[in-house]
Amino acid sequence: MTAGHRPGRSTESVDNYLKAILALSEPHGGRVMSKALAERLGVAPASVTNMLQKLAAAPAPLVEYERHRGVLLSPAGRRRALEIVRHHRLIETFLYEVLDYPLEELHEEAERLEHFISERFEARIAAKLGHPRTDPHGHSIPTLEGEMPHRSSLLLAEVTPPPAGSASCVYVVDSVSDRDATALRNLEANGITPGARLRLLPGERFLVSLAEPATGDASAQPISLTREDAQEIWIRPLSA
Amino acid sequence: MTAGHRPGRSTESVDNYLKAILALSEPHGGRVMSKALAERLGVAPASVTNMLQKLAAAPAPLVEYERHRGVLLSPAGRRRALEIVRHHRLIETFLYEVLDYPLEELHEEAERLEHFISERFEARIAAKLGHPRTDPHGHSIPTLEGEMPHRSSLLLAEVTPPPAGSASCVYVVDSVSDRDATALRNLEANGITPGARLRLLPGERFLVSLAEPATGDASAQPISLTREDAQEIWIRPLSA
DNA sequence: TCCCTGATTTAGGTATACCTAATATTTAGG
DNA sequence: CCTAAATATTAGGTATACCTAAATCAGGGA
Ligand SMILES: [Mn+2]
Ligand SMILES: [Mn+2]
Ligand SMILES: [Mn+2]
Ligand SMILES: [Mn+2]
Repeated sequence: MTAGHRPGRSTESVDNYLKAILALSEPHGGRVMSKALAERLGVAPASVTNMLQKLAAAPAPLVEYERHRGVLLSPAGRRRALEIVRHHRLIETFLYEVLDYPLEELHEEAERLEHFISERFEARIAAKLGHPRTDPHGHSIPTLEGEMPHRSSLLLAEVTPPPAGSASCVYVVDSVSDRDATALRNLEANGITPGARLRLLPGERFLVSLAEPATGDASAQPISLTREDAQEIWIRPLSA
Repeated sequence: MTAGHRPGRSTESVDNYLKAILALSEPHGGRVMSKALAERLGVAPASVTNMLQKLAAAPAPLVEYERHRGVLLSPAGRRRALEIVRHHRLIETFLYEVLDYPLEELHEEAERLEHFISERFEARIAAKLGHPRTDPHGHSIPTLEGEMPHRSSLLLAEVTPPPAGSASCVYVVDSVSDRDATALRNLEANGITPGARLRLLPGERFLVSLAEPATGDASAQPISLTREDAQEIWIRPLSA
C-alpha cells in the first residue's frame, strides 16, 4: 500500500483520521482531543499531533487545529469523512445482501475497501441495493450529497430500567456497534439485531428479554447483558 | 495507502513487481531484466534494482536475482503473483457480470482492488460467479491451487495473412488485452470480443472481417486494424 | 496563587518506496 | 579485441507515516 498515489485525493491514513474525528466529535459536537484520536486509531499521541499539523497546514485544510485545544473538521474534511462513511456502509450492506457475509465480518472488510473503491463502484452497488438508507448494523448511510440522516436513539447502557415491581417497557433495537466482532456474534446469537423488540425488565440494569413482534412475548427468556454489551446497543422507544 | 500494515503479507508495491515479473517472463519463460520491469511499472530503473535486491535478500525470498542477469520468481513469489492475478480476473468478471461495468473499465478498478480483498471476498465472488475459468477479456483465471490453465493462442500481429488471391481463413478471438481502455473500446465497437469469429482477409496484413457464427458471413464489413490493435488481439484457429 | 499531573508537543529516528545523477558493467559492432 | 551504447547499479535525497523519549503546557486542588 504505497502512500498517496491517488492524485489529488487523500491517503488511507488521512481518511482514517478524518473518520475518527467525525466519530469522536459526534456525541458532543465539539473539538476532539489528540489523546482520544490516538486511542481510537491505535497510534502514539505524537503521531496524531504530527498528522493534525500537516492536515491543518495544507493548502486546502481538512481540519481546523489549535495547539492544545483539539481539532475540528473543516467543511472539506467533513465532506471527505462522510464520503468514506458512505463507502463503508454501502460496502457493508453489499457484502451482507449480495455476498452473504456474516454480520460480524462486515466491518473488517469494509474498513479496508472503503478507501479503494471508485465513485463508479460506489454508484453501482448503491443502485444494485436500491439506494439503501441504513446499513446492516442499523447505521444511517450518508447521502451522495454528504448529508448524514440523524438517528435519535439511546445507548442501552445509559437507560435506567423501570423501578422494581413496575411494568417492563419495550424498545426497538435501533442499531448495534459494528466494531467488536465477538460482541456482535454474541448479540446476534441472542436475537439482538436492528429492528428486534427489546423488553427492559424492571429493577436490574442490563436485564432484558426479546419481545417477539408476531407472537407477543411467548418464549422470551430473560437475557442478562454485560455492561460491555449494553455499550454496543442503541435503542428507541417502540412508539417513535 | 500506508505501506505494509498487512502483517506477514506483501505490500501493494511488492505485489505489482511480482505480477510484472510473471507477465514479462511468460512469453520466453526466462529471466526478466530491470529495464523491462521499469517500463512496465512506470518507475525508474534504479527503483527496480532496489526493490529486487530487497525481495531477493528477504528471509523467504520472493525472487531469485543476480546482478546484471535479471530476475526470476521463486516458487513463493510465483504463488503470490498467481494469487493476485486470480484476484484481478475474478474481480473483473464480478464487475462485468454483477455490477454491469463496461468492458474497458474493468481493468483499472481490478488493478486497485486486487491487493485489498480478503480470501473470503475472493471465495464469495468466485462462488457467486460459479467458479469461472475465464475472465471477460478471455484470460484464464488461475485456480485456487495456483495453477494457471494454459491457453494456446497466437498474437494477431504475428500471424501472416493468407497469400493474395487465396481463400480467407477463419479464427476465433481467444482474448483481448485489458490494459488499453481506448483500444478496447475501439475493438468492442467493431465486435471484436472474445469468442467472436474473425476472418483474415488475404494479402494485406491486419485486414479482417467478422464471420458471424449463425448467419455465415452476411454483412461482414472489412475492418482495417492498426498494428497497435493487432498487438492487443490473440486468436486461435476455428477448429481447435 | 502555585504546583502537580496528565495531555500535548517537539526532537530525533525508522521503514517503505519512490526519485535523479553519477558510476559501473555488459555486450554488440567495427 | 576494443570501445561505445545500452543497461544496470550505487549514492544520496524526498515524502509519508509511524515510533520513543524528552520537553512543555494547561487546569484543578492545596
Ligand atoms: Mn463498519
Ligand atoms: Mn464516493
Ligand atoms: Mn486486468
Ligand atoms: Mn486469494
